[in-house]
Amino acid sequence: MSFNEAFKAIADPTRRKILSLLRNGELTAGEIASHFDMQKPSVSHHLKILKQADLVQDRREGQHIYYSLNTTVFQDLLRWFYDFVERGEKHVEE
Amino acid sequence: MSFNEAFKAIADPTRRKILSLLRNGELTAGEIASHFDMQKPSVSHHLKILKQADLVQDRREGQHIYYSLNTTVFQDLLRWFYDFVERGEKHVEE
DNA sequence: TCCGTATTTAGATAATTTCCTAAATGTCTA
DNA sequence: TAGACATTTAGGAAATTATCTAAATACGGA
Repeated sequence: MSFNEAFKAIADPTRRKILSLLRNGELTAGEIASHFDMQKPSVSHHLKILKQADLVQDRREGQHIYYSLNTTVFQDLLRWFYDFVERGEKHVEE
Repeated sequence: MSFNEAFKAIADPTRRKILSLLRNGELTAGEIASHFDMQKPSVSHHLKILKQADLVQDRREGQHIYYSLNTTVFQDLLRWFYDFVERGEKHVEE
C-alpha cells in the first residue's frame, strides 16, 4: 500500500528535487522552500506527501522542523527496479 | 525529460502491473487488456504512456501488436534510487 | 472488395493533483 | 501575555489524468 504512495510521491519533479536536496543532510522546511519558486504552503504540502509515503521523516527543534531522508523505502523501490533490469525469474508485484 | 515521463508512467498501478506482466516476455495488447477489469481503449492509453516513456516497445505482427519491455530506461531509474541508498557523495538530479 | 478481428484515436466526464491566499498552530523571547 | 517567526491547515481554482463509449484505422482471409 505504501509502495503505491511512494511511487506517486516520486512522480512529481518538485518532490524529487526535495529528496535530492536532503541527500546532503537534513534541512528545515524553510530552507527547503527557499529552493523553489513556490509559496511555502505548497512546499509544505509536498513535504506532507513525502512523509506519508515514508520517504522522509521530520523532527521539531524549537520553531524549526527538520526533514531528512528515510532510506528504507528507497531500498524497497530499488529492488523493484532491480528485478526488471536483472532479467531474473520470480517477480512479485506489490 | 524522458526521466520525468518515466517516473510519471510508473506512478500508476495499472501501468506497473503491465510492466510486471511483460517481465515474462512480450504480449499482445489484447492479452495485456485481458488481465484488467477495464475497457481496451483504456489499456491502450496506458500502453501509449509507457511507450512514450520508453519503458516498452511495440512491434506489429499481422493484426497483433506485441509489447515488450525496454530495460535501458529501467537501468537509469535503478541508478537514481541506488544513489539514495548508497549514501554516496555527488548526486546529479536529472 | 467486403467482413471480422485487433487495436487505436477522439471526445466527454469525473476524479485527482497542484498551486494559490488566508487563517490557524506552535514556539521563542521580551 | 504579546509579538514575531516558522510552519501547517483550510478552502478553492485551474490543470492534469483515468476512464468510458463511439468511431476510425490496420490487417488478413473469403
